[in-house]
Amino acid sequence: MARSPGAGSRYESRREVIIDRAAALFAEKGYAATGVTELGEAVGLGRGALYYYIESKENLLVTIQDRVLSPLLAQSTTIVEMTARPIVRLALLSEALLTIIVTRVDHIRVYEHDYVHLTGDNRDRVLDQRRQFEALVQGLFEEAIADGTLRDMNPHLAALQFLNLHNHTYQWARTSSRRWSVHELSREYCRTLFHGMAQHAQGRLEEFEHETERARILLLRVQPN
Amino acid sequence: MARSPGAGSRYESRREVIIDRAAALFAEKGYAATGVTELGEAVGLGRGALYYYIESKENLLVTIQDRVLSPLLAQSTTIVEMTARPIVRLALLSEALLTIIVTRVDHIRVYEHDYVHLTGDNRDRVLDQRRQFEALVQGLFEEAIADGTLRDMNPHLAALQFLNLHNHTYQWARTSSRRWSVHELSREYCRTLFHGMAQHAQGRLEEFEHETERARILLLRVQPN
Amino acid sequence: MARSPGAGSRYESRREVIIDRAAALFAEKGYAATGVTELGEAVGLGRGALYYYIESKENLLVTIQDRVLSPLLAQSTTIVEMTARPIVRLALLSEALLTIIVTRVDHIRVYEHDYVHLTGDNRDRVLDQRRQFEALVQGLFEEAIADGTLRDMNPHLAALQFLNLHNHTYQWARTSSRRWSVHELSREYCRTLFHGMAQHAQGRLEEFEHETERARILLLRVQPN
Amino acid sequence: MARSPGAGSRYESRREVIIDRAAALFAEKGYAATGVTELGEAVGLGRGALYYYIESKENLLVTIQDRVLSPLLAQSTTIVEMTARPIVRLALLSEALLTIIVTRVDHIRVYEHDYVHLTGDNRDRVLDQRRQFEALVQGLFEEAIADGTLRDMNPHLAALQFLNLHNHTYQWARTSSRRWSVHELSREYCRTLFHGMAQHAQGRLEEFEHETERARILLLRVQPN
DNA sequence: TATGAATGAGACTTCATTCAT
DNA sequence: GATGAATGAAGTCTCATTCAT
Repeated sequence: MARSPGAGSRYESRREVIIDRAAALFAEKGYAATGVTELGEAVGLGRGALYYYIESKENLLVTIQDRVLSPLLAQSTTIVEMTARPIVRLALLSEALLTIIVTRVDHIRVYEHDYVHLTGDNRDRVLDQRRQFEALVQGLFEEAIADGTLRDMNPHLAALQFLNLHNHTYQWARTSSRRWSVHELSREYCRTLFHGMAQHAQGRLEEFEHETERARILLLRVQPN
Repeated sequence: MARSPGAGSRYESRREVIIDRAAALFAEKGYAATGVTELGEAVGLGRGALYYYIESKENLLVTIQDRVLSPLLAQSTTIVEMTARPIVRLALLSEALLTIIVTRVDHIRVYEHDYVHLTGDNRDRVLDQRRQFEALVQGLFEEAIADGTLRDMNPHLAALQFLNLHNHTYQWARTSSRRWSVHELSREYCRTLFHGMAQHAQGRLEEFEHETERARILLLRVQPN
Repeated sequence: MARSPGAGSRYESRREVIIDRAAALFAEKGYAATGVTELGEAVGLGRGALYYYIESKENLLVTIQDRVLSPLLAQSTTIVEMTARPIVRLALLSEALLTIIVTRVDHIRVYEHDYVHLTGDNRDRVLDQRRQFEALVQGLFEEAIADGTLRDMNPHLAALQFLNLHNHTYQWARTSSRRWSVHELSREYCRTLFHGMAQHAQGRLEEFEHETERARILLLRVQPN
Repeated sequence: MARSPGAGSRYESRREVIIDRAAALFAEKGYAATGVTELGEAVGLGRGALYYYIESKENLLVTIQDRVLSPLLAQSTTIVEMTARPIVRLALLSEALLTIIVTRVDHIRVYEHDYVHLTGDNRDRVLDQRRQFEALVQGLFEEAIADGTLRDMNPHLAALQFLNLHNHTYQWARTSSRRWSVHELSREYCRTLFHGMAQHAQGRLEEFEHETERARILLLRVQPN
């Protein structure tokens, strides 16, 4: 019944291992479909013993979310407060985010999929932190638009694109044929985003939206729905 | 084991309603965490009656996946075979994809999260179709790079960015403060992607990567991890 | 809602087919494990239509039992009332019984296994008829012992041996490598029973029971349990 | 998934009790018609707790079959390898078989009726062991015929008679008015079988088969079918 | 005659969790 | 620190039967 002894003991390190394993299992089969017995077997512990280390199954989920959100928020805050110009800070933030995503794909998958299983305060707190992070990103886009680096566009939509591009990486980061380094990915993403959102007057792309308009009409004839 | 009656009867329409409701519930709580009793209550049917319409719970999941994949593949194939230049076809494909995503957010959420719960042949077939679609996208990027519209880059990574940007939309499409039209979203995404991936000789962005390099070093002093 | 029309109609012949099929299914999978839907499919009828022909699932079981018991009792009674000497009547009875067993293995299997699923009056009536038949058999053995054809032995045990030998035939009658004719089987069974139960003054078997006694003691040393 | 603890603990003894009770219930109502809830109530355990002891319902069935087959095969093998003459070994085998039948009537009933509910490998294995046992019996009959103790007859049919006579005992062993000892039964069965199958030239039975022939013709006049 | 639709109980099984030992 | 035993609710699915059409 007694809880953990002082920090530094073996309790904490055992607990870490259990949470790692839980993240892996939850990522693979989903939180709801992963049994606590299964987790016990995966770490070589009976159910009783397992509960000595974990408060509850939901508590595991909370911890996994925290492991994503708390370093993310800490680093983001530091970065946002730097003096570099906005898109530079966005680039740093991109790397920080991708580092977490790529090094902890399991955690991110759980983070993206299973927050719906949080209940009560846990849910509120996690959702609030998510929004905090998104607000930081959006803030930097507002600055980048304000200083003229990026063209005049809806900063919310800009932030959403940033987040889409980064967050969805978890879906293939581990299974893709080629393994990309965080650095490569971040550079590519930032190039796409920032050049794509910069003031543009390009040659071969100029006509492209009108062409698309015409092609769409053609398409509608073939495929009415 | 009773099968469906002749087409056109009420069986099929009832079934559609049930699958719609199932998609909504699965999207909200996850496939594994949604009970078949719950679904029965949601459509006003006892468990027995419900099973008259659904073969099994997994069969619902399969149907939902099919509802995403089969129009997607049909439309994509048509588009890819058009004669417009590659990025125009990509733009049309963007709209087709986003239309499905935005009009069937529930289905897409299930599609993105719960395919892991498919078993056996169902799983194989769905995963195969996913890869088919991704191959179509990548093929268009290869063409767009070959004809010089886009800069010389890894086409796989280009396709992944396209997919990230679009697919992750489901995460906020319904809850975002502002509701974006498919057309708006598609135009923005395509602008970002195609301009971002075009040959570039930018003004204010020229120095940006070096600046980021220097900022990163600074950051490492503050935040060593 | 209306019940069957006059005899001779197609109702009765359809019903017969259904009961035949039911006997086959019950024999194969057991009464309890056979679904009424399954039976419907086997005869090409929906559940609703099926219930037009059968009162209930239990009613099928009752009918199958009757199909065994009522010809058996009718024939047995006729045979018992004949004037031939007892073992001759037993031999005739053996053939009658084996005929039913071999030509209706399915029915017999159901008869032997599934009478336990009868309820209330149905159960009582069937069990009563079983006992009637057994009493007839035992009566003939009593006569055969009384007239000195068979040695002085417990007639109940004699009847039980008769019944064991015959009734258990259903377990292999259909799957045995060689298919035996009713006549062959009956002759062999009767030879074994009647010679085995006759007055005996055997040569090589004289010592056999003592030898067995000695061997049993030996065996107990090797295999104490 | 929790497995058994170290041998000797109370887990195994509890499990034994549960299987005993299951055998009793299956024998009474049939495997398919016996609910696991019912079994739980019979042993005073909730469904959850019950499943701590049993892997599955089918596993109970397998265990019951094993409890019959594994001692039977072990003992049979020992007996067959003895040096006594064939019918003596058959007599010993008769006693061994009847001991199992009479002391575990429930198990035997389940063994005889419900092996059809086994699936996959379980089914194959059990059927194979049945055939092994039958082959042992048949082998002894072949020997007994070869050494002239029994008359020249089909050894397969001889073995089937042996098995019919013994195996069907379960149907009345518990309900018969008089309770027979294993020894009595075995002696009677063996007398019947071995004398019945011996070389014979008996007095009063000599004419019996011809008489039967004549009586059958008579019967056919009265009862044409 | 036959179908389609529904019911509600009950089938087997797994779940997260607790607690005495 | 850890186990073994138990709970009870809930999981997915099948059942025999009915009845309006």
